[in-house]
Amino acid sequence: MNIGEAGRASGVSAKMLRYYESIGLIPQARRTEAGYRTYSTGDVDTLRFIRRARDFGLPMDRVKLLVGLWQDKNRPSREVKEIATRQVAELEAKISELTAMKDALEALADACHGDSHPECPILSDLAGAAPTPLHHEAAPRAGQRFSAGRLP
Amino acid sequence: MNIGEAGRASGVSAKMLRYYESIGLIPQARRTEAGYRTYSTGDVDTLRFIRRARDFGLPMDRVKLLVGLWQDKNRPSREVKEIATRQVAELEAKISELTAMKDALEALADACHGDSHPECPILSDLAGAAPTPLHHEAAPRAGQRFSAGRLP
DNA sequence: TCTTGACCTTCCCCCGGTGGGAACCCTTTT
DNA sequence: AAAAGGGTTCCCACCGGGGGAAGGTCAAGA
Repeated sequence: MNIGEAGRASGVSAKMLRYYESIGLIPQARRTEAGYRTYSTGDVDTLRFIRRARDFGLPMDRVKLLVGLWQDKNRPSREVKEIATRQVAELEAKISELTAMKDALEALADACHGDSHPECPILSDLAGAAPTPLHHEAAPRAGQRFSAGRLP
Repeated sequence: MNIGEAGRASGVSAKMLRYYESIGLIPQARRTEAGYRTYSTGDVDTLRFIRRARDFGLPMDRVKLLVGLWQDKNRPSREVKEIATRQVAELEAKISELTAMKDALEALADACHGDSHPECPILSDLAGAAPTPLHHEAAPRAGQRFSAGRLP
């Protein structure tokens, strides 16, 4: 199998195949006399494994660990589970971060009339001021500032 | 105010200040005779606005739009609300994507003993096979494959 | 007055993953 | 024999920054 066929069979683009090889995620492919990379069905299995691991949002280094564990028939499942659990925790953290953003922004959007008038709590909030004190109303901040730090 | 002070006052690093200037998000700062950038308190307000907009996960181009609307005293709030609403929708999409990942991976991790034995449903699933057919059990796929495409 | 340290300037490289494309070589089909 | 459709390497771009080198500037203390 050449690189295009292996890519179609595994769901990994040829470009990424070469990249994965360059960063050492997969070993250097064997070559034909002309220099073409060749892949076995076993290689394709590995690539599909990688592809699916990436679908879980795992970064490259963790995927690399997993591939190593996968190929080690005597690995303790503890190590695998630990990687997965850490990933779940990170996904949860990211999710709650995004959710906080979404909720705050949604509250601001709901408070905005969205008509032809210029006053808008969204902009007022972003500017750090009370929402457009046009009529001397004491309006509370629409969205709680959800996090002090920048996104990671 | 020089760039360091403006950065501390706005929560934007000096590096990013130069970057924002280079991409045209903020206008070119005035300079002292020696070439130092100088910032007014108004500039700092704008930077803080930008910083907060970024906290909502808004990409640069949308932040730029918002800054423009903010500075236009006659903007219709409709335009602002539309940007916010779109951002909320994208955050929601991202959240459900991450949630699907998390749920699937969590289910696999729960099914994994996490002990010293090698059999592990996580790896079996990633390999696309039934989870380690050691005892000829017909075990279903632990995690639903949640999405066909790659992450955006 | 001179030195020192903190700051500023520009410039380039790095990250993660991925896509685009140029220039050139190889294989397969018409 | 030529053309199409692979392959190969190499470089560039994205986004939103961080790190750091080389050199200029400013303010405070000896």
